[in-house]
Amino acid sequence: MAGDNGRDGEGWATMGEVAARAGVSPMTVSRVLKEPGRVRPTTRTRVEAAIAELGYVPDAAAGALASRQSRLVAALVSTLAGSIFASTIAGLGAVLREAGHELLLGTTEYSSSSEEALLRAVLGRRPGGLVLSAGQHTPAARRLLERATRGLGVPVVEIWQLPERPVDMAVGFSNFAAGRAMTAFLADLGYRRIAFVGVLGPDDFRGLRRHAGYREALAERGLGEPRAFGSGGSGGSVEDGARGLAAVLERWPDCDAVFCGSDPLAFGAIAEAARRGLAVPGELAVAGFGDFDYAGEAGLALTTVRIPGERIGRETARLLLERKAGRLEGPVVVDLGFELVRRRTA
Amino acid sequence: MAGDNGRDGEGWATMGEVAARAGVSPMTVSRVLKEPGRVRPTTRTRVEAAIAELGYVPDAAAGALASRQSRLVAALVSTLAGSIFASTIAGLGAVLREAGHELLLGTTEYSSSSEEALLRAVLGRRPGGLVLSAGQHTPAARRLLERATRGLGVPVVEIWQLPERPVDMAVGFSNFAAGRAMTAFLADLGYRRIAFVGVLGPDDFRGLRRHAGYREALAERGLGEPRAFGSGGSGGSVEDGARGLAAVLERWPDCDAVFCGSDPLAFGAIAEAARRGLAVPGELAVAGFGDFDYAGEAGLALTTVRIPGERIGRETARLLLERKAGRLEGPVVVDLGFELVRRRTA
DNA sequence: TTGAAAGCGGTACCAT
DNA sequence: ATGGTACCGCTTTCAA
Repeated sequence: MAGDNGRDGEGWATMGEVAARAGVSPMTVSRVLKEPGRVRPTTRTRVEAAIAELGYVPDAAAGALASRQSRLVAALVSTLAGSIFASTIAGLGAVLREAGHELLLGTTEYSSSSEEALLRAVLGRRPGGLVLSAGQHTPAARRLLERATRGLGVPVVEIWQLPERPVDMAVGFSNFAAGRAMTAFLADLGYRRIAFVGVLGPDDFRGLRRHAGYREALAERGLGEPRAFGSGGSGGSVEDGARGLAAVLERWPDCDAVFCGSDPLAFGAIAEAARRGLAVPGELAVAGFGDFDYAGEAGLALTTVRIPGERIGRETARLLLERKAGRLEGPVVVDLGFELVRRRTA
Repeated sequence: MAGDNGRDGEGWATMGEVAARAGVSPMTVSRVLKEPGRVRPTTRTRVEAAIAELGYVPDAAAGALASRQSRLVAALVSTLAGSIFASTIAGLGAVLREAGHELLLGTTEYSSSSEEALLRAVLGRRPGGLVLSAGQHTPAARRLLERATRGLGVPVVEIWQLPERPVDMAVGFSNFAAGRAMTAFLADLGYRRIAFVGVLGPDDFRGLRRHAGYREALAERGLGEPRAFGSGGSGGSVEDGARGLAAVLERWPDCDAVFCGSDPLAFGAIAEAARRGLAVPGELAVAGFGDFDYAGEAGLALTTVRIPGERIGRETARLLLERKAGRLEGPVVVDLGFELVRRRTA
């Protein structure tokens, strides 16, 4: 097995070196890489041999500069924790990679000021597309985004929600509708004193929308005043759920159901109920949001809202690619919906 | 607040345009950005104004090409699912960003052939560092890596394990030692018929090592033949845990403890035990691995092995940065250890 | 303290 | 089917 190791020299081989070795011009090497069909087979074979022998790996920065195409897509998500966006990122990455794009990842940790800084850094890479999970942007960030998409034609996709005023495109579902649907569902099941436990910090836009949906459903059904407890900004953990239920029960001891803004919160609530000897769903029903792995029959058997996380990622990639190919005009908002999953906790 | 929107023209402003507007040469603009101290304050102010007015964002590809520094670090992890690597990636990203580097992310989904393809793609970006979670590399991938680190001086960090023969550096812990320690711990607690449920596919190197540790401990303590059940390649879900326990109990009905290769598996096992009316830990003890959020007292109260996931990320970033700064020589292997956490399931 | 010139490693475009 | 020649936008180096 000769070659393939590359030569021992310094640095990577350049296209010029490959060309010299194959006895052709750099342009021919470039063609072998991009449009092999346009090169005579015998020439192509020689060039491919030279590439293999030198272990040549083209420099993407140079290519990007010359072609004005970075083949990079940036994704800025609020967090990777809790596996909320993990499947979305996985789906996004898989589709993009097949199309020859790389994924530049940034996490804002639910702070919109760092979203802006990240955005600037990432924009310097001239990404061919931008994916954002954050619901709200600072004015400066918004300007940057508008500029990127209007002025430069960079496709932007906001995910996991349906913004009223999308920057460009959006793929997600209505958090408001989902919050309302689950609450109404609990009401249909006969629960009358339904509480809500969620993350109600100003930076978690989606949590706020779910909560709004909850209130809406309560009002529609005449179910009385909201009984909501919001954990702090970075909340959303199992422990927050346990604390949340405790707080709710202290204030409204007669609750017969709790709708939690996320499955981890629901888990905490269920554990806390068990600790208090409350039968679930007999004495207290619990519903979650997200349909995490452990919410299934084999685990919590949790009644929850299923979100098509990976599909959001794949659809986002598809949209990005379509628009870049010029096959898609104007604003696009794709509602992938959600699904109420009834299991055994409500 | 004039400007900041940038001009309406096509494309991004270039450094030359900023220079023209400020009445200086491009070099001065470049200096204002990289070494502000070397530019006279009055000049600097003019340049900064021009930058703001044009909404100038430097082109990183051009910078990378000219300076031969990409300011990009690539991380190739086997998966984002299950939040195993999520905190590591978050820690890595946070430290890198502060140092002005971006994160290029790729997921191999536990297939080493796609690791190789990804590696080639990513190497084209000439990353300043490489982070890998996969335990084993194909021969070609290994050659690529050796070349990158030896020939080109690209720091490579393998994480979440301590390879016997590291490509360059490593940050993690011994999966073997952790598997052995938990098994020995269960033995110390008095359990005698300890089973193991894990992912034993050939691509999950770390799972295999934990299993090996389990067998070692059994042998050391004279606890008889191993009672292990391995779910398929992509296993590791809560459902796999339930199935795993069922399979184990069918074959060895007298087990008094199960050590699961991950917390989700342990969750499934606990749920399955409940279904069968087995008291945990009274009739069956269960231990997990990972110390996920829901393993805590507020959730499962699971006896498990805690891994310093985020610290692995931060330490990895630190090493990368140190080595790039030339303050670190030779192979480095950092063992961040693990911690046995006893809670209420064993 | 500032600027001019020469690339970095590719690709677009136009010849041949 | 192949090659020549600019040039992408920035930094390095050296000079003023």
